[in-house]
Amino acid sequence: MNQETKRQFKSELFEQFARIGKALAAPQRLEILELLSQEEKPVEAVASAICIPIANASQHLQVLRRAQLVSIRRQGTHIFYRLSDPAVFRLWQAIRELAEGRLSEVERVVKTYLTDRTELEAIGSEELARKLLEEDITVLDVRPESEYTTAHIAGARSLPIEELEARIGELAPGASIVAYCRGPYCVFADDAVRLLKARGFDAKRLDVGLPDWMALGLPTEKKVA
Amino acid sequence: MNQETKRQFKSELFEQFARIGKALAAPQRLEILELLSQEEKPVEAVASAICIPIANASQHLQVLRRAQLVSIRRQGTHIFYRLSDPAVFRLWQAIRELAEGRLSEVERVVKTYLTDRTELEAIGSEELARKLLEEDITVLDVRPESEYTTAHIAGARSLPIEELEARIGELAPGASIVAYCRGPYCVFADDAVRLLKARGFDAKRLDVGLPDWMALGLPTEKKVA
DNA sequence: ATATTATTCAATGATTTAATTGAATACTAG
DNA sequence: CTAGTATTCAATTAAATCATTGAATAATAT
Repeated sequence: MNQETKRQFKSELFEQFARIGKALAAPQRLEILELLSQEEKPVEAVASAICIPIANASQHLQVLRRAQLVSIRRQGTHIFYRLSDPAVFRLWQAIRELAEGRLSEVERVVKTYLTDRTELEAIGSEELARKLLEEDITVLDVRPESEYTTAHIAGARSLPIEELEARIGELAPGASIVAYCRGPYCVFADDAVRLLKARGFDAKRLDVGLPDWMALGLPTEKKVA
Repeated sequence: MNQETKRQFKSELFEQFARIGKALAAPQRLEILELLSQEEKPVEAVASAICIPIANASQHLQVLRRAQLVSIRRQGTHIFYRLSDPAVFRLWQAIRELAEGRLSEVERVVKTYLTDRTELEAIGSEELARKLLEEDITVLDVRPESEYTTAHIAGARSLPIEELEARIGELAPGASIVAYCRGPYCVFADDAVRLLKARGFDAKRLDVGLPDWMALGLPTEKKVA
C-alpha cells in the first residue's frame, strides 16, 4: 500500500471513529445517555427530563442513533429509545470519570451547587455489597418506580423521592438506610438522605448510581422485590 | 434545591463533560490520541504523521489540551505532547471498540483497504503472552525505534518496518515470528508479516498494538532488550 | 374515515468549529 | 545580540452544527 492510499485508509477509518466522538460532543446528548442508562424512554420523556423541546430531543436522539449509540423500539404511537449496548454506558462512564478526575471545573460546579454534600455520608459499591451480606441494611431505590422495575439492587425497595415524605412511615424506625439513585451527580439520593436524617434515621447515600453498580457485576433484580 | 437550580446545575455539569466529548469529535484528534498512545511527540511529528499543516496540528493539540486529554513538556525549542493519563488511552480504546462492533462502515473500510488481511494469521494478546512462556517465539516490534525505546513487549526486539527488508538477514532462518505495531489498524505489522512470509518465515501479527497490550497489564520493558 | 397523540421532517437563522495564511513569539546556538 | 527553528497566535473564510418553528407522518382510538 503506498503512502497516499494509506492516508486515505486512515482518513476514512478515523472519520468513522469520529462519528462516535461527534455524538458525544453535546451536553444534552451526554445527559440523554445518562438518562437512558436507567431504562428505555420515549422521546417525550427524554425531552421533559432534560428540559428541551421535543423536536430538539428527537434530533439529538437521531444523532445518537446514527452513531449507533442508541436503538429504538416502537410500541403503539410511542418510540422507545435505549442504549444499544452496555458498552455505551461504560463509554459515558469513562468520560464522566475522566472529567471528574481532570477537570477542576467539575469539582467547582459540584461544590457550588451541592454545598452540603460533604455532610451526607457516602458509601462505595463494593463496601455496600460486602455489608449487605452481614448487616441488616435497608437499601432504598429513590428513582421513579418504572426505573426500579426495570432493574434495581438485589433486595432494594422502591421509594421514589417524590413520595418519600408521604410514605416515610413505612420505614422501620431507627433502620440503617442506604439510598441510591441514577448516578453520582443525581441529587435524588442526596435529598432522600437529608430528609431521612432529619427524621432520625441512620442514612447514607451510595456514591454511584444503579448503572455503575450493574457495570461492576454486582447483584441486581428485575422485578419488584 | 428547586427545579430551576437543579437544571442549572445539570447544565453546567454536563457542559463540562461535553468538553471531553467535543475534543473527541474530530477524526484528526482521535488520530492524534492514537499516535500519542505510543509515545510523546513534538507538534511537527504529529503533523507529519497525520498529514496536516503544523499550525493545524497545533490547534488540534490545543483543543485536546484544553480538555485536559493531553499535557505538554518543553524541551529546548520543542514542545512534547503526551496523553495526560492512561485513562485517555482507554477512552480512545472504548470508542474504537464500540465503532468496531457497531458501525458496519468500519468493517467495510477495513475490507476495502486491507484486502488480504484475512490471509495474514493473527494472534491475540493473551494467547501470545501464554505462548511466550512455553515456546521459542521471536516477537518483533516494527514501530519506529523511538517508540520501541519508550516501551515494548518484554523480550521483543526492534526492527522498524522501514529497515525490515534490509535487515531481514538478522533473523534466524525458520524462526517463529510474531510482529506487532501501534494498533489493530496500523499496517506496519501487516506489511512485516507479508514480507516475512514471502521470505519463508513462520510469521503472524499480534491483533492489537502495544498500548492495548499494556492496558491489559501484560509485561513490558522500557529499555533496549 | 376522522381525530388524536407521538414523533419526525424541512427550512431558517444563529453559533460554533475548521482550515488557511502570514505574522508573532520563544527558545537555542553561535 | 543575531539567526534559525519550533510553535503559537490572529484574522479570514468556509463548513458544520444547533435551536426553533411549523408542517408532515404514523399509529391508534373512536
